[in-house]
Amino acid sequence: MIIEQMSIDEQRVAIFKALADPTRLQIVRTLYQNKKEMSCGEVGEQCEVSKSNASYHFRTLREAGLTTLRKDAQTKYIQLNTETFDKYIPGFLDTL
Amino acid sequence: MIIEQMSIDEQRVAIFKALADPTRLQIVRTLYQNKKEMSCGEVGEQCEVSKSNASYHFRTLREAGLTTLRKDAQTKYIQLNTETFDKYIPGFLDTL
DNA sequence: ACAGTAGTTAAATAGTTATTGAACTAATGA
DNA sequence: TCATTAGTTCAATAACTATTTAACTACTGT
Repeated sequence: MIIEQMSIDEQRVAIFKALADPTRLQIVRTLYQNKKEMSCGEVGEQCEVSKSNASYHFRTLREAGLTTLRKDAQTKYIQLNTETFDKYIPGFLDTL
Repeated sequence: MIIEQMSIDEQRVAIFKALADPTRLQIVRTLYQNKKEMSCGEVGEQCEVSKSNASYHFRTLREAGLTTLRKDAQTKYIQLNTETFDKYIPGFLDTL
């Protein structure tokens, strides 16, 4: 389901589900600490996750509205969507 | 596993898992809006959840450190553990 | 055109989670 | 003592989730 079509509580559930996994928490922390966008490959390498598993987790984060994607040729760059964090869990990123 | 024995990230995962459910979100909101402790029965009734299902959700929240329990004879009173919220997701309760 | 790079998708599998109903414990009050 | 109240536990079930491997798409540089 598209996040914009969800009720607020459904969005909250999607966000908490997305963060309720050690690998995705690690991905979020990596993106937060790097301060700027990173390619999928860079993130996957730093978090020691296989390509396909990383892709799965990236999708979960993106579908929860926690990240955004920029495409440049064959490379995709991921960035935290701070709007979503600020709206639903303000202050969380600073606890990482 | 006991929450105190978990790594910080394991605690985060337990907390996000606990909040990644519409029924438990409703329970947390009910407890937050009531401002004071409530009996299990009161919460279950307001959230329209069966006794046994409510008990299951109460345990999940308690094991994540999100609530505390006070026993008085046959009644148990639940309260939000604001320490945990403040430590891991400061500001979250005010978004409810 | 072709080998290499970057990432997605699909199928299979194992493990986890939410819900229900019935049986249970423990305290209350007539 | 006995019925009632408050909540827990257990077993069964259905649905969902994370991981792996292999096959795939699409773009790049020679």
